[in-house]
Amino acid sequence: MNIYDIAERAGVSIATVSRVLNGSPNVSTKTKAKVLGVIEEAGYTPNVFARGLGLNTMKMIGVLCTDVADIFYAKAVSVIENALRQYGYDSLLCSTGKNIEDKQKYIDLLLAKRVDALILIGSIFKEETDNSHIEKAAAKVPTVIINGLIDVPNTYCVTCDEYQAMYDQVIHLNKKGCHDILYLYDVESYSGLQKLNGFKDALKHCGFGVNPKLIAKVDKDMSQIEATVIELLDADIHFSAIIASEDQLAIGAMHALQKKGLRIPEDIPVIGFNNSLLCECAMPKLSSVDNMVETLCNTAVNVLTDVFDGKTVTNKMTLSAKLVERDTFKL
Amino acid sequence: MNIYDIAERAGVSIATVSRVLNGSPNVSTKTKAKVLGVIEEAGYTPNVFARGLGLNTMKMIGVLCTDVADIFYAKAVSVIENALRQYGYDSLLCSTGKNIEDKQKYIDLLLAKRVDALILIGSIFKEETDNSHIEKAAAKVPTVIINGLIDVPNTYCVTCDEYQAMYDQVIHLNKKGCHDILYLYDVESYSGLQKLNGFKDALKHCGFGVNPKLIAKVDKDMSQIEATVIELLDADIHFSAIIASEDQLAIGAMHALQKKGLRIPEDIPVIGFNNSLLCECAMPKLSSVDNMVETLCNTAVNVLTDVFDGKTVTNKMTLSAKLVERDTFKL
DNA sequence: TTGAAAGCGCTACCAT
DNA sequence: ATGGTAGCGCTTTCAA
Repeated sequence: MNIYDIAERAGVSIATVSRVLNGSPNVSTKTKAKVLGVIEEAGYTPNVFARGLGLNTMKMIGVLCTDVADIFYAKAVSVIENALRQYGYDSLLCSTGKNIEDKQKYIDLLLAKRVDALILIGSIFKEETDNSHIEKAAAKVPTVIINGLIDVPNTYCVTCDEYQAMYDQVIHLNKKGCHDILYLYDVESYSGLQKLNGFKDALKHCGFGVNPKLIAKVDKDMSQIEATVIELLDADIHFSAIIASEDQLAIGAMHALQKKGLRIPEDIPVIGFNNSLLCECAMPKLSSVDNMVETLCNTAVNVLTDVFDGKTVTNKMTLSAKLVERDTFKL
Repeated sequence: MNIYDIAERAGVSIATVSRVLNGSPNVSTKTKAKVLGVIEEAGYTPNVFARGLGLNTMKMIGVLCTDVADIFYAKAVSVIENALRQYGYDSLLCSTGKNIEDKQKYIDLLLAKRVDALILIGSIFKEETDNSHIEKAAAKVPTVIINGLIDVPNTYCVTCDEYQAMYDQVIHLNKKGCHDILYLYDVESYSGLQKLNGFKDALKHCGFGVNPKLIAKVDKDMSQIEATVIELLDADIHFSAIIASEDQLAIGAMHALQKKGLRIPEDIPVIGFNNSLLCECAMPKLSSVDNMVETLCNTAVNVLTDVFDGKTVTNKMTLSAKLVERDTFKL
């Protein structure tokens, strides 16, 4: 069933059918109704490939992250996919893993599928050289980066000010008398580095040195996190609070504290990051910095549609985060 | 840059370029090298729309679930997307929400995009009439359903035997002397119903009646779950164990127990379901039934590729689940 | 308001 | 082994 069949049945030309299909005003109400009737009756759906061939778009956006199984990315993907759909775009999903070559490969794959744009969620890039895959992508289609900052044409960055957020939490803890803060993190993504720097700078600002022993890089693995913290405790390395760059790390740390009979927050307050479902699952419930995934992602999609609409758009937008107080730390 | 440009630059016909592109054996090594060189140099990528138009496929699979933000679906989507990519297929993601009309709408949307197949993860359908959207879909493309069972042509169901798994847990608890078991669940999906029935049947098998007060339907909301369990406790409705159809519900219940000063598992053992990340986050760590998402999803993709390859495939496959023992319950 | 026809860039069949 | 060419089903311009 194609446009020719419809045209024939409706007794008009394919041009007219096409006009009806695309809502052109230059069709008489009568023919329009007639054509619509035939379409309905035949259960006809235009062939998107043919349309794509002519228009050079299939209204699809490539959405990339390291792994959708991750609770944070999952939420982001969910919001993005929904927002895009409102604008009539579908999401071509791609979990790239952390390997940079794979990322490049998958970006190429999506570009080969002729997506209209790319949305990268939390792309990892420590060094400038790592960003070539983004430059290549942006050379072909508008590319928006969520929680990443890069200065490349045709690239739009929507970030959360995690540096400031982390900075603020250290200040808060300091005011409560916590000077020795254990910092837990896992990845050195843009976002990861922002947080780490926020932590360090705040300490300096408070006049305290940065104790490297109190900055622990861990894998996102519960038992490993627990082990790491217990090791520190056993080694009598003193700290009076914990901040983690991710809720999961914070919870791992909480387990360690609890095993050692330390009370949270009385003995050691704990602050997580991302304000994920895990916060509510922890016991006591985890206070966490909300980095605004939802707003971030909706903004990203808005930016993109603005770009499509030819509007002038800022290349960089930053939202501020805020602490959600629960039981492990209160202001 | 199209196939004509390449042909011209390489001094061959477009037919030859096409052959090279599609790995036809009927090309001399020499011309092949020449063409490949030109392609490489020009950075040419075939237009998938044109190809799709001729072949009537763009190697895309529609992947649907109620919401990717859900930790279980996120994992499933992740596995599926990866598996599909191995076979050269991309995933067109769609979070449908629970509304049946929306599902139908989104399925139509994906079908309009001419996806090669549909994978539905945990589609909800209580009554037979609710399945029309699946029938319609299967009439057009092969449809595989993960954790759902339906008898429709061109439909392939891959399920986990959650009925049996739930049944078994009740038996286990009974052997430990727990006869009054509180059952917590949230949705009445196929999967949800399987579990509920497994629970009820096991109780009957043990010679105990099903106490409706000990079967609580709750929202997936921590405070609501806590409140529900605390209410039961306060009303002196006795139970000596808890089983939940989802880890999150189990954790909510644990919070309630802990608030009431009950020890887990000494006073009340707790068993969750899905063996998600949440299990490790709980304190004590949650024993949970692993419903094999990974295997389930990989199997689903295998089934699909077998269908594509014209192999004869079973319409129904069932995997068995197994309890992962942690701290809240041990055999 | 409507129709005719020229692409869009590929694949595959038929020749050679 | 290679080339010519007819579709694939649509959009869009140009004429009427």
